[in-house]
Formats: sequence, C-alpha cells, structure tokens
Amino acid sequence: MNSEIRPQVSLGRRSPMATTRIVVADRNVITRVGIRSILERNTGMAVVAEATTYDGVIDAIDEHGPDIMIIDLDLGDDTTRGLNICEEICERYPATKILVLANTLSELIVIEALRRGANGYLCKDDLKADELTKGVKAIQDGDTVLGRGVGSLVAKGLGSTRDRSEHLTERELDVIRTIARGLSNKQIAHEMFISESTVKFHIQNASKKLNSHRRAELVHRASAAGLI
Amino acid sequence: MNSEIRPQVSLGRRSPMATTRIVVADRNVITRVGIRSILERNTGMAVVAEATTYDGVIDAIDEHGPDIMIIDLDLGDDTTRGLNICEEICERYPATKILVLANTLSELIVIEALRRGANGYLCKDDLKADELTKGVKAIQDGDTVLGRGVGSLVAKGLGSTRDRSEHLTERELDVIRTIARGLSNKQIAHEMFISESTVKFHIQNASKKLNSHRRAELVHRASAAGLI
DNA sequence: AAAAACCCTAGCCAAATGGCTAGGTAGGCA
DNA sequence: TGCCTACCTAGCCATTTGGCTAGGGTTTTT
Repeated sequence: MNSEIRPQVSLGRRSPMATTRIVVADRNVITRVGIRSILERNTGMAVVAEATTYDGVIDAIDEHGPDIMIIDLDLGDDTTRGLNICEEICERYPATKILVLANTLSELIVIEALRRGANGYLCKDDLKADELTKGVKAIQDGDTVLGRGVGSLVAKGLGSTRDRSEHLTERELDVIRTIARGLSNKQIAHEMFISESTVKFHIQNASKKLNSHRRAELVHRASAAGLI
Repeated sequence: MNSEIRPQVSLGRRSPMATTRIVVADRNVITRVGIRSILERNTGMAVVAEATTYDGVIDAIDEHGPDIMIIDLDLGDDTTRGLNICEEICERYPATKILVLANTLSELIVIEALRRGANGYLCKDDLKADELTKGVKAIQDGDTVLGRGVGSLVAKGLGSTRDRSEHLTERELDVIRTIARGLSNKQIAHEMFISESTVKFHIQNASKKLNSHRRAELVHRASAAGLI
C-alpha cells in the first residue's frame, strides 16, 4: 500500500488569518446544514457551496476552487461514481483536499478512498462536533485524518490478520448488512462499487461459513450472532 | 387520541411573539446541529436542549418542558424503547408534542408511533428544509403531520384497516420465523400444512405491513422489532 | 518462493421469489 | 343479515437467487 499519498501538494502551514473555503456534498439537507453550522462556528472556515450530486460537486469545485471538499461518497445519482469522484477531484483540482464523511465503515472503502486521493475519512455516526472541525484543520495542515474507529479498523487490517477460525471477512459483513436492508444483488453491487458477480461470490462464501442456504437465513444468523 | 393537552400553556394559536421551545434527540451530532440550525432560522423557534439517549430525552424534557420534542426513535442504546418513548413522553409530559424524525419508513412503525402519542412523522431522507419548519409549526398548531411518502403509505393501509393497531397476524409471524430459518416457500408450505400460495400470501401481507420488499429485509425488520 | 487469504469477475442454469389479480372459507360482531 | 378479519388457494410473469465452474489480482504469512 502506498504510504505516500499526494506527494506534491502544498505543505506549508497557512497563515492564521486565511479563511478555509469549504464545499459540502451530501444528499441530506439536515446533514449539509449541520456540517455548515458546526464548521462556521470557527471564524476561519466558510462553507462556500453545497452539492447534492456528483456533477454538482464538480461544478461547485470548478466555480469556487475550495480548499477542502467534504463529501459523502454516496450521493445516489450515479452508483458507479462514488469512489471515483475522489480521483476526479484529485486529478482535476489538486489544490482541493478531500475529506470523506461516510455513513458506514468499511476498511476497504477507507483504503480505497485514501488510495484515490482522499485526505481524510470520518464516520458520521459517533462523530463529535470538534472532531469534524479538528479534522478539517488537520487536513488543511497537510495531515491525513482518520476518525475514531476508522484508524483502528485500518490498522487492524494492515497489521495482524489472523485468528480467523470461522470469521466473516469485512467484505462479507458489508454484503450481509446490505442484504438485511432489502437490497437486491444488483443494488448491492452498485452501492459497494463492485460487480454483481462479486456480490454473489461474497454471499456464497459467507453462506458456507454460516452454513445457510438462503440470504434471509444468512441475515438472521449474522444478526443473532451480533455481527451486524 | 387526546386532542386536548397542555393546560397551562396558551392553547389555540400562539401569539406570534411566543417562542416555540424544542428539544432534539438524535444520536448523530451533525443531524442535531442541522436540525437546530434549520429551525433557528425562524425567530420563533429555539432548540433548548439536545439528547442522544432515551434517558437523556426524559431528562431534557423534565428540565426544559419543551413545546415540541423532535426525536429519532432509534437512539441505539436500548432497542426496546424506541416506540415506547412516545408513550413515556405522552403520559408524563402531556404538554410536550412529539415529532418523529425517522431514517426508514414502515407503516407499522408510523401507525404505532401515532398510536402511542406521536404528533408527526417525517422521514429524514428527501426531507426539505422548509418541510421541517412547516412540520413543527403545524404540530404547534395542533395538527398531525405526516411527511411526503409517509402520508400516502399510511393512507393506503388506513383505508382498509382503520382503528386497529396494525400488527402482524399469528400466521404471518409463523411464516417469518420459518423464513428466518432458511426454508423455501415450498418447505414452509409443507411444514405448515398449507399451500405455497398461502405462504406467499402471508409474506406479501407481512411485507406490506413492514414496508419491505425482500424476505431478508422482512426477517431483519421483524427481528429488530423483537417480533420473532 | 510458495502458500494462504482475501478480493474481484464471468457465465451458466434451475429454482425461488416478488408482485399481482382473483377467487374461496369460517368466525366475530353491528 | 351483512360486513369485517383472518385464513386459504390458484395462476401468471418477470426478476432474483442459489449453486456451480473457472478464472483474474493483491497482500501477508510461512
């Protein structure tokens, strides 16, 4: 794994008086307003635009050239674009740093996001207001920020991976959780940015591990085991 | 349902100068701040407290005696308390009106929430900022407010099934429990001495009640609701 | 260097499911 | 009596699934 991500981005600390210009992208109004409100408690931060679609993100960056883009990868209008938007932004607007604000936590998504140019990854749940602010500042200073839970998750994956007697992989759990929400394989594929074949592959493997033959049973067992 | 509550606070239309005091409960900071921020654009509304747990909700109401409680039923710390918190509030603090702000939409949940004293039910997704504000005002005026989608969902079920609390029948529960064990419709039919058609019939009905479209989701919802 | 995990993809086929319309029964209740 | 509910059954059709084989790739462990 590249430990070296986006090498040639301006490193120096910014002058304390400069305003950090931010664009927020999320499909949910409440969330957008919430983020804006939390950030603007700081005089040094300004949310200059909001976006609700991938195209809207590009447009907003193009127009405002923000310092930081805070984005929920799942904007819903184009399921294939979630992770890729990071690359798009990174390539076309290298001056804009990316903070991913996700609903769910999956080691793979975190890694992928970082690999594609994200500078930070926070999870909406269990996030504290000051963590968001601190995260933005840290990224502004050139750091890479991983929220509570996120860091340890990644570290766990990067470090020791053993003691798996009968354990479901992270990916398999992701799939099961999504099945529990009632999505079809096709929908899951879109949401996870993988192909339908892969979804079926994970289901098959998880099913064997939990000895179930129907996805409903799979969900129930995983649920009963407290895995989801 | 009691149309007459809150004796000592001015009833009927409030004077335009009066401030609507609100408590917001949601486990997510961003959401709490977002709601607060949206509501406080109106001079007549003030979020006097926030809560993140069920006990916190009770404490906050006890301390502030708000006009309106905006709550996400899933606060996570006690899964059995979600719907019951409505009753608790309704009984102990009849002056406080309840607006449920949910993530998911299920007819059963909506009905139950209303039956237990909720005055409104909005769905976070696809909610517009002014809808939240309008909803609060409407509830303050004594109306019952159901968000887009919510209303039609309930109306659909309400036409045929008026007063009764919408619940799953014994047979439907039997089927769901068996689905959870991973049996196919054919196997279920054989085990229950009914035809496969009947199995599908029960599944369809239960699915409508729980607003799910896949048996895996049906199992998960029923399971999460403690029904099986 | 080899093995072991994990992740991703493809295609095939039979079976199962979801969603629907359109009936039937029996018991409780106004 | 008629109406309601719960329960039961049938058939249709498109879609989804389960189960399989047969490959890719990367990273970590041995």
